Amino acid sequence: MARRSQTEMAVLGALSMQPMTAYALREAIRDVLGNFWSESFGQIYPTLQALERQGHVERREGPRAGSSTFAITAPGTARLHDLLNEPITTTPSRNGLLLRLFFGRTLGPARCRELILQARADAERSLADYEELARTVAAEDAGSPDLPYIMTTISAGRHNAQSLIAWTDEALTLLDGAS
Amino acid sequence: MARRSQTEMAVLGALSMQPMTAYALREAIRDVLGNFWSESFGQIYPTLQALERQGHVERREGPRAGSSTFAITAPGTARLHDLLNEPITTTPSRNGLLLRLFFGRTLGPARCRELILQARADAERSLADYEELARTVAAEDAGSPDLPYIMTTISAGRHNAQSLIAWTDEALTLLDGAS
DNA sequence: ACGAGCATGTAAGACGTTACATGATTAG
DNA sequence: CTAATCATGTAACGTCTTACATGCTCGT
Repeated sequence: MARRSQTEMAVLGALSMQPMTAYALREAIRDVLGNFWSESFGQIYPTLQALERQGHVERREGPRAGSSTFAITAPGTARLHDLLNEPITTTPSRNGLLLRLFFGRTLGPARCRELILQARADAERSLADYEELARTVAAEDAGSPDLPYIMTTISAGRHNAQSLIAWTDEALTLLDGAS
Repeated sequence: MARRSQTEMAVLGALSMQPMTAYALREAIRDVLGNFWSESFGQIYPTLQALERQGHVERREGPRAGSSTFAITAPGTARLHDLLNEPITTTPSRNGLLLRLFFGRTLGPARCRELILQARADAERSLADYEELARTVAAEDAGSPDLPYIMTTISAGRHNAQSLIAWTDEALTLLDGAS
């Protein structure tokens, strides 16, 4: 699946929950999907225009002069359904931390430990964030049919953060034998 | 840090372990760093040429007529050191599975479960691979000064696969309340 | 009146992948 | 001798980010 389709999927998905302006869409993608998805500003507008041309979204009068609210149409919902059912395309991973650790002999053990401790601190903060997010969302969206689905994505973040923390501990132990 | 610098880091890092041809470099990046890094073919050659111009790598006679072996130079080692010490730039994550699950109400619970089970199977295979890799590398590179560093990256893969498996179980439970 | 935040868009350029084109060497 | 693999490179194309340019609206 081309990257463009993935952007369409995110945009249509967001609009399927609520009609909004392009600006709000950008913020929703950043703030709501941000933990596992991203779209840059320069992608959202052209995609929205393409979707409008294809009749997948509808432009309505916005909250201000010169602004528009976009709403998903029936064909747009069908298109979203199709996109969601397409096979998942995985983007090749690029983990700067692991790349540095792999060349740790050149980088030096002290700096490696620093990087790992930094990662641990980040993961701990992230874990706390996910736990608070889980509480907030469970309370705010109680009873929403979207809730269980949203919770699976938050759960993924929590598990990932936890595994990162566990890994840093093991990594530090592994490096003890190295210095 | 520009993406180009990251490519340089991977290339110089690989050459710091062993001089090799561009072709071997490509395979090494795919097969050895592949679990956490990737460079496409079209990036490696231009980067290598740039590094040669800058005197960071040296072109020597290769194993065949018309082929070259590249070796890192002293300035190249210094450059690698600098690159490794630059702050880590994280590429924004794009997780197609989580994006689909977030819009799971539209996708439908049955298909969501399928996707999660697929992810579980992948993670289990991946976990087995990492465990075998850990055994192989520990045996083959026993005593190498690089071993502990390499093991931290394998450990990261293992922890990640484990957390993915644990997450899928929780996600399935969460969705039981949804259908 | 003015600054912060809402709102829309374009354009340049960097980044990255893929397909193509070509040839040498070696194993069977 | 011929197919597979080693080996080198280019060109076209698509993707993505960043910076820029513009204007409205609301609170103070």
